[in-house]
Amino acid sequence: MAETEHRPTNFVRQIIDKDIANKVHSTIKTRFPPEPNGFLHIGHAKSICLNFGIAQDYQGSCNLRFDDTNPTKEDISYVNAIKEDVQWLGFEWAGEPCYSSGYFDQLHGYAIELIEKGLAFVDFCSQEEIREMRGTLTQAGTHSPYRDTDVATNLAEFEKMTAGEYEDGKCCLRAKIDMASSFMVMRDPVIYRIKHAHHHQTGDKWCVYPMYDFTHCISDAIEGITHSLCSLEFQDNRRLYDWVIENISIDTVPRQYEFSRLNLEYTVLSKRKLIQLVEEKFVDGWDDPRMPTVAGLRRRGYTAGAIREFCARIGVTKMENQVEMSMLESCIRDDLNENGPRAMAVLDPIKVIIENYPEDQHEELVAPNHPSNEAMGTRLLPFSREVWIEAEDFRESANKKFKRLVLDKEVRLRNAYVIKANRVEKDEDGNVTTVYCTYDDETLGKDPADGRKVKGVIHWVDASKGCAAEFRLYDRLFTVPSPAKEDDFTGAINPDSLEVKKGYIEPSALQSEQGFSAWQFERIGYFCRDTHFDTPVFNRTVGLRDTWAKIQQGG
RNA sequence: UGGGGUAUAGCCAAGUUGGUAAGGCUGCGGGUUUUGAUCCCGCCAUCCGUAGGUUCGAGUCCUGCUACCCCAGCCA
Repeated sequence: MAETEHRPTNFVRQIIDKDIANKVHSTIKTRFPPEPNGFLHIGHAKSICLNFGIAQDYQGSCNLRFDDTNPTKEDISYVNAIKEDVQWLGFEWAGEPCYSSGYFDQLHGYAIELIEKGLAFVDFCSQEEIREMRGTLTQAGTHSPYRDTDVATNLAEFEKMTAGEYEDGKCCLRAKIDMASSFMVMRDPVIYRIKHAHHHQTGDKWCVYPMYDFTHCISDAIEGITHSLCSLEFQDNRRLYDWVIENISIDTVPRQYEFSRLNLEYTVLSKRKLIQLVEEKFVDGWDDPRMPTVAGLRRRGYTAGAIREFCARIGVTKMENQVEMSMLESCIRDDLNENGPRAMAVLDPIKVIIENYPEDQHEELVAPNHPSNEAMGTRLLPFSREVWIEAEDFRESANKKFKRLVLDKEVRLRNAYVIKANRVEKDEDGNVTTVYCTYDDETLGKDPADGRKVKGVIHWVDASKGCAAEFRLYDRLFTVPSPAKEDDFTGAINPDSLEVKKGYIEPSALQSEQGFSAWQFERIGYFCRDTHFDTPVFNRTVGLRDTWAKIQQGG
């Protein structure tokens, strides 16, 4: 893939370069560690491109690891969706997918090791008591009354916890670190809690589950991860990550580095909020084309290459950021402009009747699939006396800025003839329904012989052979650039994010033997077929750049 | 003075032994064009959060200040 050839460097790669130069590591190993509690979104794509991209470029490897330590929030359907999305994005994980839950036995053993070393204790304080004793950001916490329980008792109590003798919340295992630490995460963090819950991987084997901070670093070490990349909010957690690795008997020493997560304008990228959009039916599901999920973008018509390119363009830093939608849109336009065949579709049709074209005549015009790439071949365009054109491409009168069809003026039908509008027919509301025209049969594939200039070109669909189709146009999901900052982000949902159009499309776009799945409908935008429907439904991925719209707004 | 982080154009982002501000997106001009698309050409930071200091020379070093983000889940 061309877009992967010039990956920009970033601070993580520079760290790796140094580690290699200093012979700290000979091979690089990364991991992408989602919790299977929702679908992947474009922010995950950034992490995926970073982790798998590094593995590729350094001839290392990258694991896919499900960080599944909280069975009550997770589901097997999410692990399947995540696998599919990672593969679709074009990446291959090393070996079989890994699961944190696959290390539960070892994790349990390391917990016992900490207890034996006097570095962990079973705490019977309630959750509220623990919270109160944790102190505040400016005040040290206080010791739990169970902090000095002897090792043998702790061992026995942890065993009872594990055996299911206590109900949820009755007690927990805590690391014994420093209740006065300026890092809140170091104030005797809970590392095991009781959850009598069924786990999608381990079934009912366990009723105690390790916490993230205890699990992640050990999982990294077990897998031999050299560089464990996560987002900025885990910077404080790194102290606990290192503490655990230092205090258990394990040889490998993975290092954690943090980068800033992606924020995208006019959408939300937090699983909690995305789950809410799905569950409260603000959208059609995880793969709603308006969703910033990988599945949603895919259904919208975004290609994996375009998403990878986007991730390459935005870079990886530690700066808080909010990327403009135009950055994403530019990536998919670049891809589809180059790779998408052209076709014609009329979304808001009015009829053109070519009065001097024989009623029983039908032609098959040949049109290139791409204006500059002949290798993409040609397709046949049916043409006859009646065609559909876009309502906004006709005006009874207009100044010369309007380069489309105007009464008594000429315009070219794209890939076909020059026509001239003679008169119109309107409905009871005064809307033009039909434009009666004449055509110049000398203008197929060439300019008028007498040298007269025809400035405009409009698209069309043959009325007799064109196919009825539905077109779905999407707008941003939210009305404000930072919906996550609203008190209630659902209040900022754009009520007009979906516009459905019923129109017509040239037959070639419905012929599966053409082998295309995404097109540029000329002058309208890039579209893909929505395979959720048997009838022809096309999603507009993104519109074309529209300077005409800007001219109109400005004037 | 709780601690951890970050500050380079509207947005993203290079800049790493101090040597005189890459690139992309957006925007704005102009050219080509049977897509008001694409493509092509040109323009867009005397200045790097701010105030000082060191230096022949600082975005890069030092000091003070300011702004913003993260941390008080038995979530990840």
